[in-house]
Amino acid sequence: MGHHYCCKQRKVKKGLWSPEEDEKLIIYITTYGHGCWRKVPEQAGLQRCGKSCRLRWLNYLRPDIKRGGFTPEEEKLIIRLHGVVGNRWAHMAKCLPGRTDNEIKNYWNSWIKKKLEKPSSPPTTSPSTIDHHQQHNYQMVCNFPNQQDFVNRNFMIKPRDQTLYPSPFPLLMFDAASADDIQANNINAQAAEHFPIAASSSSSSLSSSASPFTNNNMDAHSLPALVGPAIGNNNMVPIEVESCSNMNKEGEISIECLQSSTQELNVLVHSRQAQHCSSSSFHFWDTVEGPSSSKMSSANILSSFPSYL
DNA sequence: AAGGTGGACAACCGCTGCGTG
DNA sequence: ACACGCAGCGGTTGTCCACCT
Repeated sequence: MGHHYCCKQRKVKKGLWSPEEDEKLIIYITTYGHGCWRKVPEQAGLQRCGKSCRLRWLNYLRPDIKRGGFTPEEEKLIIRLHGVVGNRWAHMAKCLPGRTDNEIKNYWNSWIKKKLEKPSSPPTTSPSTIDHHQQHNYQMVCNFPNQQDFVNRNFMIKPRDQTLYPSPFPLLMFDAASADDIQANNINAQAAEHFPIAASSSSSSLSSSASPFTNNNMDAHSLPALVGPAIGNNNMVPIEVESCSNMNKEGEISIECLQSSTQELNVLVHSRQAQHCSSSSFHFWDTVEGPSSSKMSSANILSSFPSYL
């Protein structure tokens, strides 16, 4: 496709946008709305492709665009989200109000470049390993019947989907116990004594007002919305392990930190299993094998972290 | 001061999925 | 069921600019 059919019919300008072009586009869209993008350049008096107008508006001219560098909180969120959804920049952008997919993508690519230059960076894994890993992440989401169709439509792994790193942040865990399970709530309360639980901790990046899981701006096609309603029912609670809540100044989480988190999670899971006997209801992004996950053993849990640990 | 280099950002290209006739 | 128009997405490329030698 490349240039749109509409652009083949007339001469279109390429390259950087001039201030005059920006002004024309802003005036037109704020006055009339974009409607059909194909008609925008013609009606706005621009010699641009409609697609180019759309991109310019969405990525640069939109009034709600947040300019400037990423905050540490945003960086942290991007890293976590990338561990969950991979290179789904648009999904990530929905969790970061004011940020565009293009911006996040550029930021991530720059970040990767930096990391690749560092010999201490975690080793990369083969594409097959990565695909397997991501497949697990999405299969975990499939574990919830109401979301099955959604996941099939939006999150099936495509062959071209790859992440450069294995997810170094598999630290999202959900308690899928029944909402009316009082005992489970008690256990959550106990766990809260030892771990920050997003649903009840104001310090957690995942539970703050800016949390992607509680963000009202999220639409029905974004991953975190899958989790939100369940959190609201107190039957699926994202748990953030405190020992990895802080990264160093370069945005890295150390191996030691991940190891520590693994231990913390295992303690919590074993505690949970001891109270629930054979029906553990913890689900990891990283390990759940689908609808039969209730059969998941602690061995599965213990192996749920990156192989380089 | 001039040229080279790399990072950050903007924009383009090509593909995919959805809605509609 | 199919083709077409369209929007959206992710990968890639181009451009600018600061920094270094």
